[in-house]
Amino acid sequence: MKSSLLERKTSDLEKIIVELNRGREFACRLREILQKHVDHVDDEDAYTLVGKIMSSFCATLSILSSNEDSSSSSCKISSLKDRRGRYKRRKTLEATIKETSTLVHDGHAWRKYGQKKILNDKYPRNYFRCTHKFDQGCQANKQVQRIQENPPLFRITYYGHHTCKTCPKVSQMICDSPNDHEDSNSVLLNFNSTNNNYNNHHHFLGMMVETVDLSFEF
DNA sequence: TGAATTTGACCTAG
DNA sequence: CTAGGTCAAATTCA
Repeated sequence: MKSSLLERKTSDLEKIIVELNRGREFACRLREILQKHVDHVDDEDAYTLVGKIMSSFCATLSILSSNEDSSSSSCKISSLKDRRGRYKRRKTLEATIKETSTLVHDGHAWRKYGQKKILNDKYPRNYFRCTHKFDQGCQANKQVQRIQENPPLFRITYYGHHTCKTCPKVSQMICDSPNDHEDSNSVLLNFNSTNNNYNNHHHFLGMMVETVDLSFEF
């Protein structure tokens, strides 16, 4: 996908260079014709004008050539894992912090995109973004981190506001990684389901569950 | 088979 | 330079 885009860009660039070369060639031939007929001032002006056109073609071609060289060389260096330039880290934004012993749903659909072990913290921090980040451009994010084992206590930090249109009654669930299950650290919220798997989230979206049955797994 | 999660690599603010 | 926030390939799930 990305490589095909790159190939297309490269081929487009090559076409542009070919066309510019043709233009320069035509201007060169026009200058030769004019060279034979420089009889008065107007012809002299036309002659210098053609010269300017030619130098413009040459300048454009040299710019394109240098870009092509740099892009092709950078392509050799960069790998699939090279994500420089794509990453945008949030500066210190206003945050809403909640501490709760129960991971009660907040009415929004969240999608986990990362988990990080935090220095001097016993439990990992989980990173969530709004499910509708891409389809509706919703910029809401949140972080969930367990801060206490018994009784379970979680710190939920919200960044940004929801701009997506989601039903306020839609349930939301949070679950730590499978490793945490092994470490007896995880918490699972189950919303009126016969299956204790948090991946049933989208089923709840459709069911519009209102009654909530919370259960924790440690 | 598509969507969600996991997780190591990558990137940058401080 | 490091901690921590994000990305995206691999994996899991339904």
